[in-house]
Amino acid sequence: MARQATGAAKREAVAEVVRDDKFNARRIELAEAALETLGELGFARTSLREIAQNSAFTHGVFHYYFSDKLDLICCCVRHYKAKCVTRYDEVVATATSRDELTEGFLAKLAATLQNEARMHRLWYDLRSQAMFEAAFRKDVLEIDKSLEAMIWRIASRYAELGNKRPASSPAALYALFDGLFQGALLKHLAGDKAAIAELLDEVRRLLPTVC
Amino acid sequence: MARQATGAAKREAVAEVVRDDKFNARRIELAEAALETLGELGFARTSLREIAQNSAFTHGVFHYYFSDKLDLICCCVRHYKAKCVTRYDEVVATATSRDELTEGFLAKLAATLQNEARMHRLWYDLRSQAMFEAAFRKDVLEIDKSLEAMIWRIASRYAELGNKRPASSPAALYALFDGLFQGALLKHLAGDKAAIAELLDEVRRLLPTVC
DNA sequence: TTTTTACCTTGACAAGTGTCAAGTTCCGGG
DNA sequence: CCCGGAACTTGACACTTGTCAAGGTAAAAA
Repeated sequence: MARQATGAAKREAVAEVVRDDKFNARRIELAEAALETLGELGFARTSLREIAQNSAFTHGVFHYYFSDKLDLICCCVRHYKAKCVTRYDEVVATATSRDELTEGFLAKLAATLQNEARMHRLWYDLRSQAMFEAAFRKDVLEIDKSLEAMIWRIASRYAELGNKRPASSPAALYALFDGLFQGALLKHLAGDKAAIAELLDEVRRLLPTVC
Repeated sequence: MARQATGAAKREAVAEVVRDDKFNARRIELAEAALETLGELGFARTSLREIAQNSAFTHGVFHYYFSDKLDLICCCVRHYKAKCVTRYDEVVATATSRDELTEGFLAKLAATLQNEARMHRLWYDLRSQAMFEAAFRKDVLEIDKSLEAMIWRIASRYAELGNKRPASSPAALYALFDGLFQGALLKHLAGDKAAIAELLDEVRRLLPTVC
């Protein structure tokens, strides 16, 4: 009888975990769909209904899976992060010379600026929103840290390949690259065809001087 | 008769100029009032009615002086710019040594971060909005250029006072300082008491290495 | 004084918003 | 097979939004 009870309890617990996994998987599905519209319209102009219309879901589902709009957006941001911070890891891991690392880094940089401009502008939008909306701050600060670490990994490896050490702090390096990227993104979105090339030139020139 | 006609025409022209001046003065008054609310709530959550309620005006006046919401916001941004880009001019003009320039610059930096945080976050908000809303781009890009020039004036003078030349491009320098400022602003708004001090330290350390 | 004009107020409208409760469908366990 | 609950849809709610037209007021022009 005790065994039966434990068995039943265990089965119930397992079932709950499975349900939770399904629940979370669905949340991510919905977040991914929401990211499409958010990237298109930005935080200010995106409504739950618009998100739903641009997806295979009805607007009610979003309320079923998220307690409110902020909850949804936060989930989107967190999901976005996971994809983002590993972008250059492979390049860092496989490059065997400074040139190789430089070219690999620049290639990825140009590609993501070209192909994922909408996701990047959404990130800058949300980071700005975090200055107004306290609910965003924790997630945004965490992502910012991860991005800083990502840049630091690249710079460290680059320095290492030249038997040097990075010349600035992680914060300054991140500020520099993030600032350049943000500027290039805005110019690129404004139709400036040379924006990406200029960013690459600038970074190529800068790398040897900061590491 | 001809004289009379010219006289009348002249008077009319003068009257029109006066009217235009009054009109523009009123627009700026309204824009200034709007900036209060925009700085408080951000672009996304600010409505014309809310702007009106937090001011001495009724919501109809805004529609009388601005063709639509974007027109109002653009006017706000342009007005904001004029105030912003001259912040460090006096320090640059009067400093007679590197130390003097550094301390003057850092003092202004700390003060504006402390006292005008709401205006600064609004700027970052609007710059992000420009990535979505084409109507903002022209003004935003222009302000960005002015800010870059502002930083460049500081760096040039700093280098000059040490008989050196700036070690990076205007774009890279602006990206660096803007990135650091943005990060410090976010941390400051998130309640990080050390954010401002850390920014000052970082800039103090950085200045001699980039100029 | 009368009339016109600029300036501003008020109230209304339609469209859109987040939220949620009431239903419907569907599937797994009994 | 059936039934209970999870998953989802639908429609409605209270509210806010940008926009604008109709009206009023006071100062300037005639």
